[in-house]
Amino acid sequence: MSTQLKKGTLEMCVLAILDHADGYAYDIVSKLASGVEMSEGTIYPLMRRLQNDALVTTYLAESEQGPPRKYYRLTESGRKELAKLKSGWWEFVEDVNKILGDDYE
Amino acid sequence: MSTQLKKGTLEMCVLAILDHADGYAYDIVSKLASGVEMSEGTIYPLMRRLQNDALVTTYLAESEQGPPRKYYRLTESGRKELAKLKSGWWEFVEDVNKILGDDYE
DNA sequence: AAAAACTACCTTGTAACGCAAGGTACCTTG
DNA sequence: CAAGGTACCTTGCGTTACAAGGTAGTTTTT
Repeated sequence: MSTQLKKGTLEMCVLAILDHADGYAYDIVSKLASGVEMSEGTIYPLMRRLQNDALVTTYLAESEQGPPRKYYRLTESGRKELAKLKSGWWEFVEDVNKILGDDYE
Repeated sequence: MSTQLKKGTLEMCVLAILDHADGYAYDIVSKLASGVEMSEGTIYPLMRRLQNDALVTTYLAESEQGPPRKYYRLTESGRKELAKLKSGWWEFVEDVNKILGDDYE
């Protein structure tokens, strides 16, 4: 799976997952694993970026097994940003497909 | 238009354009312009990469106006690579859309 | 009980790629 | 002759993903 293709989409994917339910980094990686893979070295910097941009807030929660988890929750800005990213994504896909020709199935 | 989203797709787009007809860099940029934009600072290194990977060959041709043009032609490897990139792209788009949810239109 | 494996957090350095800004040279048009 | 278009190119920068590594607690295996 191409590393390059993922650029820019991982942030959107993470936001989309958090849009359904709060989550913690380690779990998000495994949720993405089927389909769009992502390594741990990628997600932690990404989550900090989202937090710096105020797209998510965090809270700690104990776990029954293993260390405590740092949960992330989408903010209102995060939801808006997700909507923007999605429509930008769909537009982009269409533009690329136009260039690739009409033979895409 | 997001810089990051383009990563990896521009190479594919250029190959797709050359699949229809030979072309020169300056012209490819303008052909892409409607839709997926690309700057000159991007295409020249990219074309050299394609050449190094033997996906294209080049030849010079005079132009009626302006300096001579360096045309690029797809090789057989280039055509195969394009096919691979395309199917990888479609697969990737599907995977991302799955994560985004079923509400894509 | 010791060793291995899993959960869950994190950091550092590297590589790829696209872009802005610049530069060269030729040719046409005002 | 100056301005702008064609067409080539380079350098340095910023962003992002990844591999590799590190910490610490818990569970499972031997």
